[in-house]
Amino acid sequence: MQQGPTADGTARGRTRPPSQADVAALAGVSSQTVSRVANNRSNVEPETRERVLSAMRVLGYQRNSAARALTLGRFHVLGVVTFDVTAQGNARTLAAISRAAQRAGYSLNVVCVEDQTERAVQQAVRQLTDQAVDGLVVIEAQILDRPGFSVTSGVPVVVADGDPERRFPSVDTDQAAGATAATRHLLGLGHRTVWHLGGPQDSYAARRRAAAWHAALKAAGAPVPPLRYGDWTAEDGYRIGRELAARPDVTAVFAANDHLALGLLRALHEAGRRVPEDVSVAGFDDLPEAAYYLPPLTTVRQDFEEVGRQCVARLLAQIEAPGTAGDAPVVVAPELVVRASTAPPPAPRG
Amino acid sequence: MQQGPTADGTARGRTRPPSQADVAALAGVSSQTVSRVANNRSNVEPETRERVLSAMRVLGYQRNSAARALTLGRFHVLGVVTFDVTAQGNARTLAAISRAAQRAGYSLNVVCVEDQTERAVQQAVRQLTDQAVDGLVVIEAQILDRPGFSVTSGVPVVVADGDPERRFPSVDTDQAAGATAATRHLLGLGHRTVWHLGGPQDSYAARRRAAAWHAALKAAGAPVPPLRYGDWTAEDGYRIGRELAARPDVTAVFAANDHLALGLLRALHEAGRRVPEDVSVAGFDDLPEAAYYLPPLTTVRQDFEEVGRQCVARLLAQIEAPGTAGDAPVVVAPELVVRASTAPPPAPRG
DNA sequence: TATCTGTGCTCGAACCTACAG
DNA sequence: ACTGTAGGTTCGAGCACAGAT
Repeated sequence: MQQGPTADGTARGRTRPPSQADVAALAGVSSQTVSRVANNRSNVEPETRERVLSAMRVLGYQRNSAARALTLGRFHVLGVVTFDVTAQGNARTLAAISRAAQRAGYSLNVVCVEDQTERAVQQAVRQLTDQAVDGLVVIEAQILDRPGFSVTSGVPVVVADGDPERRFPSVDTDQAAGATAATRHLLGLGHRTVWHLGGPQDSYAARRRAAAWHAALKAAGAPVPPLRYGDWTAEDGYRIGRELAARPDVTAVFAANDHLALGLLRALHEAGRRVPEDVSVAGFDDLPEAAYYLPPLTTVRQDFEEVGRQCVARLLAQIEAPGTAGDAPVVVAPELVVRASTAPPPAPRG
Repeated sequence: MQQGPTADGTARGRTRPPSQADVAALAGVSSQTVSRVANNRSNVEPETRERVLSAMRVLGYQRNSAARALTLGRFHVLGVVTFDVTAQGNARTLAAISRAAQRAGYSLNVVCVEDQTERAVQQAVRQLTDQAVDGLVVIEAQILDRPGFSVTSGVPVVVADGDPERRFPSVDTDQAAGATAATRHLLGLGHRTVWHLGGPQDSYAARRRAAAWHAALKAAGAPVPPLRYGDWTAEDGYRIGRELAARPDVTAVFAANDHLALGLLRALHEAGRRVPEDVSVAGFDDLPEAAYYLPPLTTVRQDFEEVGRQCVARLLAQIEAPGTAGDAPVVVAPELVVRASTAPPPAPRG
């Protein structure tokens, strides 16, 4: 071994990474002993173990994960298929998954899918399973319910927020509970009814929120105003918000997420309608900055951390004990956070 | 649960994934021929090739990436070390990296580092290199300049937005150009000076923005007001914003990012100071929702897409042709987007 | 002669079992 | 109770060479 500092700056190219055999040679032991040390077996004398460890340190030995995976048949990698990581919810779920995976000694192979076409998702899944993963988390993929969709090879799959058909084990935020809480909160303040600014129709989460809003109104005997769909952006919130702002009978709006609510706030402001004096607004998500909107937003807080944790837990359970796929979906409860954007309706004029 | 469809229906748990040999057996050829087909060699008769391909389809054959990596010495995986994916900038950079990597046939092994300690970063890097990556992208890690920091093993590294010491090839947004543009824009509107609501002091990007702001004021002969530091949140923007709002001599503020600006907007609103009539506010990032703040925010748009693309390009260049590490940092230009939050200062009172 | 295709072998790096000092 | 040796395992890549057409 003629050396060359591989370490920091220099990285002298062509020296192949040290193998067990190199460590063994340097420590003056057999590679078998190196293996025993690497795998933390007990039957190695402390003095020998120390010698091997120091040789590892000197050479900068790292075990070859490919060879390891080959023999063990386990990669210690979880695949994650996600859409738009730019969306707070997905990003936070991803972060939580990352944390949980790391704690369990797994790393993440992440694929961000561009568009929600079946082909794109299929390809992403293919890429991951073809790659080297022990399990798969699919975040909010509304494609999963398509009958044609399948996951090749027996890789365990867990779906976060989005498997209406329950074809896979899933972990879901209780969208219905959150939407119901928001709607009831507004009704409870005395509003005659609550309008809904819905998320995209192809989003399962959005549909569930809308359905719960509808049900809550029905249950309270309140009239059900027409439902407006947007995508998840502030832009759409503004666009649709302008129409809502123009209707004097609108006194309370439940937006399907905080960004929509933000656009709505701007539209209302421009139309000269005060929040919450004239119109109450509630959102969904509780983004960190929602408390700093004008006015601070009443919203439903999602526990992304818990969703991520549960996903990894379920996946690892399946990986470690295949077949133990408890099928019941895990449901994570959200929480209504009341701030300044909701209040009783203005005194009726007639 | 002794069975039940795992995935697309079949995939009975304990069947080990089909190997080349299985395909060979089914197709009635040798595994050598299967290998030739798998690697797209020319010397296989079309009819035979088709037979093999169909056998692959029937069995759902996917080549074992571990074995492949072992022989080829290449994993086709890039590692990404990132902080808080919840931050828009990082999320967008990550998404762009993902896109670029996918195009090149690489997948991403992502580690989200919790806290910016040297230990945490070291561990993340260790985890990835110990795992199986051909290269490493480190996003905005202000730890890299610490003298002790090193990347083990000869894995190529590229740093996105944050290698002050230039110890690694890097791709950077031109923070200085952006901050200068924002500051000059405000001065150009007639403001006597511009205050700065800075990002965290340990952020290299934040420091560069502050330095450029400072320099732009100096160059224009404007007085340099005291610099206030926050973290990147709307919360801190609000906290510090309240102090700024209380000072009548503040007529223009350049915030180090859009979230800080959002908090500032709220503080100004609460203090009864109108934006932009009384105070002008500019941000940095151009979040998708920045156009829907009240008022729509003038800000500096970062081209995260380009940053991500360049990172992958540089990394692949190093991987494919080691030693060719063109050291000059790649710089990506940002762009000032003028909206409604900036205007000339109020008429001087004396 | 040239083009397929099969056989049989080695290599990569680690793990594991068994057995012997 | 340690440690070494020896051999077989994982799966695919890729070589040399022999038959077949």
